[in-house]
Amino acid sequence: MNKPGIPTLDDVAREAKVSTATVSRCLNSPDQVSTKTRDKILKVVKDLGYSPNFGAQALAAKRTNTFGAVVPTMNNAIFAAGLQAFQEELGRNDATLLLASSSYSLKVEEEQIRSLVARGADGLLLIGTQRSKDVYTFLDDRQIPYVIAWSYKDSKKQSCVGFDNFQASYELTLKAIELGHKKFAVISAHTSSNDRAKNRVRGIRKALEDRGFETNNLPCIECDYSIENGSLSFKELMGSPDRPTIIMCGNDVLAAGAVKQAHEMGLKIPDDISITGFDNIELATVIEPALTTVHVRHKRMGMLAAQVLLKQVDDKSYRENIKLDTWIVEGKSLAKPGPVS
Amino acid sequence: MNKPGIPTLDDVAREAKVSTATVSRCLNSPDQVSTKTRDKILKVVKDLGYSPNFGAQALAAKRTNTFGAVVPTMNNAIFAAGLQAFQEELGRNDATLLLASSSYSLKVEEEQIRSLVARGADGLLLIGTQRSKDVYTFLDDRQIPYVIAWSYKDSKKQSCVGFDNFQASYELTLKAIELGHKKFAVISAHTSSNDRAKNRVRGIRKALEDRGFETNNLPCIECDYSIENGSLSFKELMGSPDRPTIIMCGNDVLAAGAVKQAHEMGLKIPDDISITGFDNIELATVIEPALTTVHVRHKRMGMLAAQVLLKQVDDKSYRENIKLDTWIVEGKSLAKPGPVS
DNA sequence: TTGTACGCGTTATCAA
DNA sequence: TTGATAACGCGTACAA
Repeated sequence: MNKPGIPTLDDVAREAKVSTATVSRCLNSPDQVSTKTRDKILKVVKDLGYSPNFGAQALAAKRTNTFGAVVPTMNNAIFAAGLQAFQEELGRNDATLLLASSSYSLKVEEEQIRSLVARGADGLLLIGTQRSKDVYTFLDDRQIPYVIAWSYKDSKKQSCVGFDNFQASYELTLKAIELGHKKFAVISAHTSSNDRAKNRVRGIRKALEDRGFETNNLPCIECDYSIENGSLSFKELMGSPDRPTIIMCGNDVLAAGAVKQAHEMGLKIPDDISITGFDNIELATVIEPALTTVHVRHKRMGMLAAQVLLKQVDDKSYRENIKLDTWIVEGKSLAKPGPVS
Repeated sequence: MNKPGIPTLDDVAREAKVSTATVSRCLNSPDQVSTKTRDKILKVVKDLGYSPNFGAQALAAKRTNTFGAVVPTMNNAIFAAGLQAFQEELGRNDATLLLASSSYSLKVEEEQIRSLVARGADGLLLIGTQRSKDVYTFLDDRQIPYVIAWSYKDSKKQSCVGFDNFQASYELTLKAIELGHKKFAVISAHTSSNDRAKNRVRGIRKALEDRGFETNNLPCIECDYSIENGSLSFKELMGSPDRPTIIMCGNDVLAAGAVKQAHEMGLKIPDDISITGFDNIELATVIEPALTTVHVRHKRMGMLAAQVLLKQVDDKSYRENIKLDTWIVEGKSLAKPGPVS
């Protein structure tokens, strides 16, 4: 009668008539083992259906081959594509993804980060730059590699793979100004805990100021991310006596809500009101009219983030800052302001 | 000079002048420790910033408090809401989520499942029922609890939290028939590796047959999940000499693509063509006209799945089958067929 | 209520 | 190239 239960390294060693050390070597650095014994061992491994015990491996090797990511939400498509690419690239390197979401709360994010580290994450993917100093020192103290994504930041001390939210937003705004828009309004995600949102709004303001606009009383509504909130904010902005001719939204989800509400109010886009988005998620192509928005290379970002992170695990001092390009995707939602505004 | 590096149970024990066993007990079953020593220990734990080593804990306790999930894709919103709820419920129980995606490939899914188990997942969330017997015996052999979600199945041996794809689809089809539609067509995800898609198509066929329709030559295109494919399939179906008056889509993503294509072809919905979806993701509410679709309680499903899974970890023999209700959400995309069809 | 001591399944060091 | 053997950090009988 054979041993019941899950086979261990010992079982393999016994069966193959070698020491556990040899089996371990055979699995981890095959070239240090003679072809003959290697074949023998691998056969036994296969026969027994052996796979290493995760806890033991983690304990002995001090690595888990798991990487953590804390995203603000999984609930909309903004992070899905990037995250999927991140996970796939990890998979190609025999690593897996520990995923947590913070609901856009810095406090929750910090807890999640600590939890992921406690769970033995070899490294972390973080979204954006905005978080307490404590978090960074916590990670640095423990020498946990991390990569910041979705934001770009020039830094020798931190790796990032992102794009210039400010610049992209700036350029989109310039385009709107050049089309002749004079009355702007903004719907944004909350900017206090979200540097992407903050920089997108900054980009809008800066462009307006550079072109001689007064921005002190720029109508700007901040809300949680949702189609519903986009609709509500749109309604509020359009209810003002001094209606804007264009509403720039911090992302496509809010823009979709705005477009929906415009339809319900019987407003024509772009004749009565222009609307812009940001992110170019699938949603942007489906709504009618298609959104003018900023394309972000989410998949590429996710993949590169994984690569940088993996490099940092091998070489703790490795750092890389990657700025991805973005570009404006022209839909029909942005055009010259109508004659009557 | 203090010890550098990460504090261990030993460090805490030494500092608190107790044995490691007491510290361990204090953390895992606090009531077995006197209030006095407990307070003392907890203070030291806090001061030192101790948190248990994951590998060691897993090795000794044979649990990891991590749960795996293999979803077909993270790339669209179908699984996002459910997964988020699943993760949140895990979080409330101090567990975390190991996430993998299979790209709708059974082979990849099997690899992912093995990988998650090898990584010490205490339990798994699986989507749908369709997979090799080997996978189930693999899990059963190792006594790994799992819950099947998104599909419902009456079974004493497996837990599931899902809904009746067949029935929901059946009812939606009846509704279309009652409105007077005679010429049906279907766009579905690939049914060979996807029981949800399969049952949704079955529901359509059954309803048609029950109402005396001939379904042998029901136009039915299967494709990967994407807006793009929805558009292409729609184009193909509408290019037929014998145009349908209604196209039922296996999910909202495909339906969104169909709607988009209809606009591009200058077809009016629902006058020229009715379109239905399935899932009621946010997308469904944004497109114009709003989709008639089937609402699925994704969040509730994710939460309940986590609860069932956690129960199964405590009691390996626990099983539960939960069928969630679904209902039709009426948009404007489904109506009586136009006079000219 | 607390402490002692061993086992969990690997990896890694050192000799052979 | 291989084999003994000592960590790794924690849980838990068992004993006190």
